Amino acid sequence: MGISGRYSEPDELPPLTPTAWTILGFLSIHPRNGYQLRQAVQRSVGHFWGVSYGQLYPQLKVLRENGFIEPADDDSHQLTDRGRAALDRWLATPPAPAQRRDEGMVKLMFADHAGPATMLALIRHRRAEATARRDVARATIPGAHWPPQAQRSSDDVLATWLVRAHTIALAEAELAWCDEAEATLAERGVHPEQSKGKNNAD
Amino acid sequence: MGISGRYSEPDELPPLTPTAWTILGFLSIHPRNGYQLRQAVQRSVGHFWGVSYGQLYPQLKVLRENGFIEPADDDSHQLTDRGRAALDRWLATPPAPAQRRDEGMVKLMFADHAGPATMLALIRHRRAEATARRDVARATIPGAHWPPQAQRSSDDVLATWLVRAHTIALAEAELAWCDEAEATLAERGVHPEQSKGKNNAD
DNA sequence: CCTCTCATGTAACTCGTTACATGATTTC
DNA sequence: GAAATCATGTAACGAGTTACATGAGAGG
Repeated sequence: MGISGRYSEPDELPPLTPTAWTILGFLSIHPRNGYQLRQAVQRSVGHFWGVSYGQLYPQLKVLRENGFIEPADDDSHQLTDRGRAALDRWLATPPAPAQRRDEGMVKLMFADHAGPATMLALIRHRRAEATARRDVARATIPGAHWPPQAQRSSDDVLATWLVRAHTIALAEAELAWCDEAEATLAERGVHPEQSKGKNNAD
Repeated sequence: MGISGRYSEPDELPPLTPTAWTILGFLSIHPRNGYQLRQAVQRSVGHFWGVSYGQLYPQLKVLRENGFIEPADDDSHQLTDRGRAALDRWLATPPAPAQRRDEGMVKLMFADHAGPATMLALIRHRRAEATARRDVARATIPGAHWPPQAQRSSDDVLATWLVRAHTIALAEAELAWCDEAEATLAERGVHPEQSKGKNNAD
C-alpha cells in the first residue's frame, strides 16, 4: 500500500487506457519515437498485447497532455518524473484479468459434429501457431532487444527472460495438448487419411 | 472441402460476427433461450470466449434474419437446416488467430523498475487466477453440462473433454511458470522486503 | 526515377461491454 | 409481500483495428 510521495494529484491514477500505460512502460526503458515504439511492442509482447498506429499516436498525445511524457532532443518521446511516478503507481495496482478470444477453441467445441477431419484440422492449425510462437520466442536473445546505450543491466534482462519463458512454457503446453488430442482421436480410430476432407495445406 | 449441398447462396459465409457463430454453435447442441445460452457459454467456454447480453439478443436477431435459427415450441431458439449447413462451413474455415490481452504480463515487463515486491505480487496474482481456473475446470464433470434429453453421446463428451483438458493444461503450465519465476527471484536474493533497486545506467 | 523503409497521423468502422429499463415467475 | 432468479432487451460508451492519406529520406 503506502505510497508516500506527493504529486500534483493524490493517489489515484488518471483513467488512461491500458494501451497508454503500456506505451508509458516502454518509454520508461528509453526514449523512442512512435515508430520504434510500435516495433518494440510487436517484438517483445506482440502476441499478448497489440498496439496499432490508430491507437498509438492518439495515446501519445494523451500522455503528453497528462504531462507524463515530453519531446526529447531528437524526435522521440521521453518520460517525465510525473510519468515515472504514475507508471509506478499503475504497476502497483492489480492487473485486469487476462482476456482471451480463442476462436479455434470455440470451433473445436462443435467440430465433432462436422466430422473428425475438421477436428484434426483445428488441432493442426493450433499446433502450427504454437510452434511458430515457441520458435520465435526461443530465437529471441534476451538482452539484445534494445540499443546498447540504453542498457539497464541485469534487471531488464530478468523481466524479458520471464516474459520469454512464459511464452515458451504456454506454447509448449499447447503443443503437448495437441499431441494428447491427436492421440485421443487416433485411439478412437480417427486418422488423418480417413474420412472426407483431405486438408490442403493452410 | 467438398460441401455438395446447394442453398440459396453459394459457398461463401455471410459476414456474421464470431459471437453470432458461437451462438449458432451452442444452439446446434440443442435449443435454448437467450438466458440459457448465456449461461452455457459462460460455463463451458467462459474464460476464452465471452458473450454479453448486449451482444446476445441483437445477434440472435441477426441469426433469425439470416434464417439460421427459428423459434421453437417453447420460447427457445433452434437451428434450421440452413443454419446447420452454415455452421458446418464456418467450422471448416481456418480460425482467426487467438488473441490475448494480458495486462499482468505487460506490467511484469516493467515491474523490476518498481521493485521486486511488485514483481512478486504480479506473479502471485497470476498464480491465484491460474489456480482458480484449473480448479474450476477440474471440478467440471464432462458430459454433465447439458440436460439429459439433449445428450448426443460420446462425441460431445469428447469435445468438452478436449476443451477442459486444454484449460487445465494451460493453467498448469502457468502455475509451473510461476514456480520457476518465484524460484528465480529467490535465487537472486530478491525478497519482498527489499525496496527499489538501483537503476539508471544513464 | 522508383521503390522501400521510416514516420505520423486521421476517419470510419466493428466488436464488445456496462449500465439501464422492464417485467414475469419463483421462493422464502 | 419481499427478494431472488429468470428473461429480454436497448443506449451509450470504449477500445481497438483497418484503411487511408501524406511525406521524408535512402538505396537500387
